[in-house]
Amino acid sequence: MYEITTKSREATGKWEEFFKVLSDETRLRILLLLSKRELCVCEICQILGLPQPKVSRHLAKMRDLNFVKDQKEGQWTFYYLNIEDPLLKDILQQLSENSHDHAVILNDMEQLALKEKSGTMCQRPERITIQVK
Amino acid sequence: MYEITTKSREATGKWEEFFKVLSDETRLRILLLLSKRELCVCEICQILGLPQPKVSRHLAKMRDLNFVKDQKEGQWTFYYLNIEDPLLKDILQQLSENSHDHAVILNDMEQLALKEKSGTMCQRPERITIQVK
DNA sequence: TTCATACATGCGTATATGCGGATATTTCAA
DNA sequence: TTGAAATATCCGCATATACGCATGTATGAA
Repeated sequence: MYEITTKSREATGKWEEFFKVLSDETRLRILLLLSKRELCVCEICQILGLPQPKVSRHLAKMRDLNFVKDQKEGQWTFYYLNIEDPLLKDILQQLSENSHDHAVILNDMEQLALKEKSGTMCQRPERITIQVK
Repeated sequence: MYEITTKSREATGKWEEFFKVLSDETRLRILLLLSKRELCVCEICQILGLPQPKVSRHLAKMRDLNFVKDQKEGQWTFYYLNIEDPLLKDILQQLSENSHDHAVILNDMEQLALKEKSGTMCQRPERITIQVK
C-alpha cells in the first residue's frame, strides 16, 4: 500500500523534503552505512571520522523524517534504516552499485569492515540483530 | 553503460548535487511538466503561474546539471528532459504515479492540458516534436 | 529603425542550513 | 556517590540559496 510504503514522504507531505534529506554528503554516507547494518552513534562517528554532534544532528533529522529509526540499548542508541520506502531503497541500491567511483563511500565501507573484524564494535543484545540488506 | 546513463551525476561527481536539484518544489513541478512534453519558458510560466525570472533561473540550474536540455527556436527556447538518467526517470515516474495526493501537481497537469486544448501553445517547428514519455 | 516579446542575468535581501564548541542528560561502573 | 562514556541539544556564525526587481540581450514584426 502506498500509505504504508512511503512514510518518509508522508511525514511532510512534500517531496522536496524527501530529497532535501538526501542532499547532504554526511547523510548519504550514514544512510549507505546503515544500508549495510544497524550502528550506534559512536560507531558511525568512528567509521566516518566525524565529530559526534554532527553525526547526532544528522541522525535526528533523518529520524524525524522517517528515514531511520532508533532503538536505545543501555548506553547506546542504535540506528537502522526504515526500509518501508521502496523509492529510498531503490535510490540507496543505485548509490551502492555506483559507489565504485566515489572514494569517500568506498573508504567508509572499508572502515566498517575493518571495525567489524577488529572486534571493537559496541556490544549488542541478541535481539537487535536487525539485518537490513 | 553507466558513463552514459548517469550524466546528471557525472556533472558534479556528487550525489548530493543531484538530490539538491530535486529539493525544490518549483524544479520538481517543472520536471514533471517536462516529463509530459517539451515546453518553452513562457509556456512553463503560464502553466505554473510563476514569474519568468524565477522559472528561467531554475531551468538554467537544471540545464547546467544536465537534468534538462534546451533548444533555441527563433524567439523561443524549448526545454526538454534529459532522459539519459535511469534513476531520474524512475524518480519522476514515482512522483507522477503518486501525484494523486499532491494538489499542486494535479493542477499543473490540468493547466497543461487546458493550454494544449485552447490552442495557445507557442508555434513549434516540425522537428522539435520531442516526445519524452 | 522602432517596438514588443521572449529569455537571461545582475544585485541586494531574507531565510535556511550546516557547523564548531560548549553543555546538559542518561547510563553504567568503580 | 563519583566519574567517565554515549548521546542530544543550545548558541552563534558563516555560507548557501531562493526570491523580487530591474535590466540587458536577442529575435521578429511593423
